[in-house]
Amino acid sequence: MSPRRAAALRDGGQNLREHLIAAAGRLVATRGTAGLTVRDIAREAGVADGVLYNHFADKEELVAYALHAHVRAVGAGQAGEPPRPGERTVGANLRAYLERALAVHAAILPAFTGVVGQPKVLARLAELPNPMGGGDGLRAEFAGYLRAEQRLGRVRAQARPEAVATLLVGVCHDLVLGRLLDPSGPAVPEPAPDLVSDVVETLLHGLAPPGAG
Amino acid sequence: MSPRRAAALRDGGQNLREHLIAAAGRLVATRGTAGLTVRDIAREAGVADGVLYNHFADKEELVAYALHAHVRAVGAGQAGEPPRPGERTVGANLRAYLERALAVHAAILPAFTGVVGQPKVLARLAELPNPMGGGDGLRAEFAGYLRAEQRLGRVRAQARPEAVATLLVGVCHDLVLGRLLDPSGPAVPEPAPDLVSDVVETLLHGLAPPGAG
Amino acid sequence: MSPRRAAALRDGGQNLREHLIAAAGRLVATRGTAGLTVRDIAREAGVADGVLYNHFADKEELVAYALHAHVRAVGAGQAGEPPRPGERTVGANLRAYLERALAVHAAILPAFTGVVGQPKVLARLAELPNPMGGGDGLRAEFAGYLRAEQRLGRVRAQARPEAVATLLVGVCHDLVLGRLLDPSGPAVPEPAPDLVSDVVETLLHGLAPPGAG
Amino acid sequence: MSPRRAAALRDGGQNLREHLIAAAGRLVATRGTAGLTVRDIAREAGVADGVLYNHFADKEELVAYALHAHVRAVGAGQAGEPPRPGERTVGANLRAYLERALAVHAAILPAFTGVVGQPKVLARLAELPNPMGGGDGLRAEFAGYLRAEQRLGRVRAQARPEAVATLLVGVCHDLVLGRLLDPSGPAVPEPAPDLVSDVVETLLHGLAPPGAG
DNA sequence: CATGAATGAGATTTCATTCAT
DNA sequence: TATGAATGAAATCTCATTCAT
Repeated sequence: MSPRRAAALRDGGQNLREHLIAAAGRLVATRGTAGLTVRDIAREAGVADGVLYNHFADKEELVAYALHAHVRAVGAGQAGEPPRPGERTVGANLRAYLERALAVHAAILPAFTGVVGQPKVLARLAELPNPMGGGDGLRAEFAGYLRAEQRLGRVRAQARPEAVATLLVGVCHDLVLGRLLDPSGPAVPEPAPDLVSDVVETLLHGLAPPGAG
Repeated sequence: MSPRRAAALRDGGQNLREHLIAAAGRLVATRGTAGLTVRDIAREAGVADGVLYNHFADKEELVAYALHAHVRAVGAGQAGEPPRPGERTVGANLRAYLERALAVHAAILPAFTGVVGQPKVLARLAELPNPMGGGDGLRAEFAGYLRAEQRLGRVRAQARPEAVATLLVGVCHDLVLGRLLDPSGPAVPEPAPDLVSDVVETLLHGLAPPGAG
Repeated sequence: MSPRRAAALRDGGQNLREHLIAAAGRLVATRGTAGLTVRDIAREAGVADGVLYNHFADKEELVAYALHAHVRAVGAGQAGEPPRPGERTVGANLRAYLERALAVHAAILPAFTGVVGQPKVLARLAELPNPMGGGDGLRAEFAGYLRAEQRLGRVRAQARPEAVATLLVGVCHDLVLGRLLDPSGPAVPEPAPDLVSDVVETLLHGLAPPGAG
Repeated sequence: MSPRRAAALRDGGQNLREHLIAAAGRLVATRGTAGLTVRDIAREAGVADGVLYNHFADKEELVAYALHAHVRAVGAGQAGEPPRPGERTVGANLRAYLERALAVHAAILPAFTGVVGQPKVLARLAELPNPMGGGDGLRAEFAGYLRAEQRLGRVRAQARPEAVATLLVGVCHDLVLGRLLDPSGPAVPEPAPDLVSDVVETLLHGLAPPGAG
């Protein structure tokens, strides 16, 4: 009655479309999208070369879905709750946000950098609902947290939440890009031991000496 | 009886090796390395398809040199002197550094993002002396500036120059990556109007309210 | 317990084999056999992709049957009776035959031209009883008519019915082929306005001037 | 100085572009264009798979040139002069024209039938100067001959040269198409022994008995 | 027997690299 | 040493055919 199942799915229960997205996602997560071939994906999925065209219009569509799923998976994999305004100290919360952001970016950015210069993938991505906004979710969430702390008086009224959020996300991009461009380094970027502490300290107290205008 | 000169060099005096690097650099600067073919490079250089193999082991070596040269060229093209410790105000100098860093990154990053996932190019790049280290030169320069200001007492002694440098470079990466992944936006990223001011303000005075520990 | 019926046959009573031949025939009639896929046929028939292999050895066999059916259908669709020997004038009858032959060929030839170079289809076709013989039925019928008119004395005894039949069929082939090879022209070939009259005139009276040997 | 020559040309003196056209032409002449692959052509030419893209935009362009060259070659290969008006007898001249036309069509038509349904080839062909007009050259030449004979009084004034030309070309199309659709027959169509004589007789004297109106 | 997804060979086309000249 | 055509491996995508359900 039903048609035949793919050899790769004999055991498990999923359907092949999701299986392909997952396989492509695995490759994309580690290698990025540059130089990724349909054969690579088929091998990774353990299926025949041509299958993907039974489920997607072309390679780019599959890659876009794979990126999308990858981002969702990373987002879903985030353990714990985000810090709540007013609880603990602002410094501890900053550290928590920064560590979470670093983890998310370490997981996401590698997959995305290769997409630059692949207009077809970008176009497909634009058609998909934005799962995390390429970091915008995090950025907005963090800026919201800061605004709440400002209302509580635990953050200076003159501070600019958006600018601080950019600084936070920027540290992440910096770290991940640095590792990506250094093939000799570890796959999973590890920040310098004191970086988080030092950044938090700087963000909290700034550069200006106490008496300065 | 002397060896034949390439058609493109009939007039000038350089050697073909540098000519090829320059041509590839021009392409890399505008299009990045993704989808760049040896024929593209040969056309741009005005020489025959095969010449590059008389001067480089393979395409990747040439591309690595082109990236290298591109970074150097961008660095050399920076107008003006970097701010000097003790002169003007720290805030003005921070702003100058940030604006310079943004300009440099806007010029450099597009060329680099495609390199992720091209291990052969990355390997070749690793063999070359690091011209700016993807920001490391800037980072070190800025950290040095901050240390000097610390010695002059214009920056808090507890501040961590390396962390601040990472924040500065991170803002640049954030801005450029964001634009690169948004094909609808302008080719040359332009920061939000108040971003630079807001970042400088935050870096100077921090988040903590005056009385906070 | 009875075997499952194809979705497309739930209503009617035919069997699937004929249904497939009819569907393929419809496609062949309009597009020819070039670029025709089994999926096209299955879609047209409203059945699953694989069914045809339960009824035919391969695609070529089905296409051969479809061509065969198409020719029969065109022949059956011919309105009216063929002219009868001794009735009206020979000229009027010639004109009627020619017009009928043109109509038949306009309907048949497009389906056939692509078959050249598809040896498997040709081989299958050769195994089938010849429905009109690519014009042979018409040719024989017309030659028979001419022989009858010869016996009635309305056609010269020296005339060769087979040769005249070839001339008649040839005009058709000429017209249809010409249109097929000219993609700018109309899909349905229309003979030049006076062609039929002129051909009939020539066939009737020949080229030789009255007195010539 | 000059680049390397193709292995297949080591001996002879042509260039590869012409060599490819010739090779494709050979295949096209025998098999037609249906089912012709670029690999077939490369094999026939004895060169690498990708060469044709150094000389032609795509397969269709090469096939169009091959068809073109094939037609020209056939035209050039025609031995002897066409009959001249007023010389010999009209019957002998008709026979000569018919035999020449049959030979030309036997050589040309097989190559062309498959082109139907290959719009890209047809479009390319339309851009090329028409070498024989798919028979139009012959048709016009023969019609011109007949008009000349009419002026000389050796052909009836009422006869229609264009219609007669269509009959002549039609016989050719008939013969060749018949053979093409019959894979069991000889590759080179041979008309029935008396066909030419019978057609000439019919064309000369027509069907109408002497006394008929 | 029908289903229709999976299969995998093969088609077109690109492009890094070689090499006779 | 430059030339640039030739080479051929590989990439994307199509499609006839199979087969578990």
